[in-house]
Amino acid sequence: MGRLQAAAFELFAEQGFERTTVAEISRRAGLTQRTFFNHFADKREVLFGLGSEFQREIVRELVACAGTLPPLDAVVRALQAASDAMFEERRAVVKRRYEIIAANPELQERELRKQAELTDAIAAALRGRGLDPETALLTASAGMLVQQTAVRRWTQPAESRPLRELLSDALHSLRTIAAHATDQWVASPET
Amino acid sequence: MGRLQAAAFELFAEQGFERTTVAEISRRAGLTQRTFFNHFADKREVLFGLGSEFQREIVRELVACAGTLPPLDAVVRALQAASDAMFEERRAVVKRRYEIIAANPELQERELRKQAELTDAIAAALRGRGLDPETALLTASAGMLVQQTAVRRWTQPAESRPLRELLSDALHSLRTIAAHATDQWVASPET
DNA sequence: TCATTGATTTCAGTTTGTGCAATCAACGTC
DNA sequence: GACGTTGATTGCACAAACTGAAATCAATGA
Repeated sequence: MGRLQAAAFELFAEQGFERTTVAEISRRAGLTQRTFFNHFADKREVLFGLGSEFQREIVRELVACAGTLPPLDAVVRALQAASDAMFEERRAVVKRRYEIIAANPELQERELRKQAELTDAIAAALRGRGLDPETALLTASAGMLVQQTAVRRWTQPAESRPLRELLSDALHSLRTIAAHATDQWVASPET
Repeated sequence: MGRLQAAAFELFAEQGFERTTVAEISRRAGLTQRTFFNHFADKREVLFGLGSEFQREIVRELVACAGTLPPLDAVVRALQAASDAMFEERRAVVKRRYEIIAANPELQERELRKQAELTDAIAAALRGRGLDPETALLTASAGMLVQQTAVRRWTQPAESRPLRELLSDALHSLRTIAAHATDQWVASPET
């Protein structure tokens, strides 16, 4: 991790995101404000370096596992593999990062954007497997929903199970919720 | 719609979001930059006035329809009712607004945040019906996923069906995707 | 030694966004 | 008609985020 990222991480944890200035981060890293903006498009971006790595990892896993699995299962399996590789051992760091993000709306926005980009990348991989674009996007979104549900739980103090298991649980919950009941009723009010 | 919103809408459509300055918007509206920031927390917010209305409408519909329906069905029914009331007749405006947002990452971020807030509001309503927090959030998220899928399609040129129908379709698609196949496999790789 | 390449810096400038005090425009009341 | 209240608008001064362009510095290798 670069000096700038480390400095930013420290300062955000110490005094919050809004109260720390880019000049301050750069000073602590022994660099200049202009240099900061050479490396990161904006102040938020300094917290989101791992995102693209995670994205590459997931897509790699997804194209790796051959086309025998139903799409949503394939996505969740890829998420499990990527989580094992990148999240499981650094629970503490991931958690502190989420706390920083949770404390600031601007950072939450950026986090949502990164998730959306990841969703699109997964959808692209699914299209590469022959899924039609609409189903691909919906499946990718459902997978990311499973991921978010699992990670939310994983970062809670009471929770001690591995992320892999929580992903399975979340998938099961989604299936249960989706399966509940008929969908004929949606037409009936008019008839 | 206020003068500022109208002016902003015009200018964003004419020259894009980034190229138009707050000073410019205010000038066209016959007002001052300072006044703009009295009404809107930031430059983006001027495009998101209808959001809170939509949120109130959905939550109202959701608590209105009694507890007999399965949760996800109740959410989608509420989305249908709110869409009928607020979206259906202004397809053109909604569509142009989405085009503006689609052309700018910052605006997409804000849109995602608004969707997240709406998700939370729906989840709160579901908790009020007795759902446990985790299921409530997952159900609300699934509902919003249906909504986004339907609206994406609704704003495409080729599409002419009412949003209500597309919501039913999207719910059906999600159910199909979720239903596909076993979820036992997730444990098998280790054993 | 010298040229190239890439990272860093300096500088000057625009834009966003905020705090504060002043002003303006109704509007009802005496 | 004078007067005070209330809310919206404005002017001003300023912090902080971000950008473009040119200069400098530090390897690195021919």
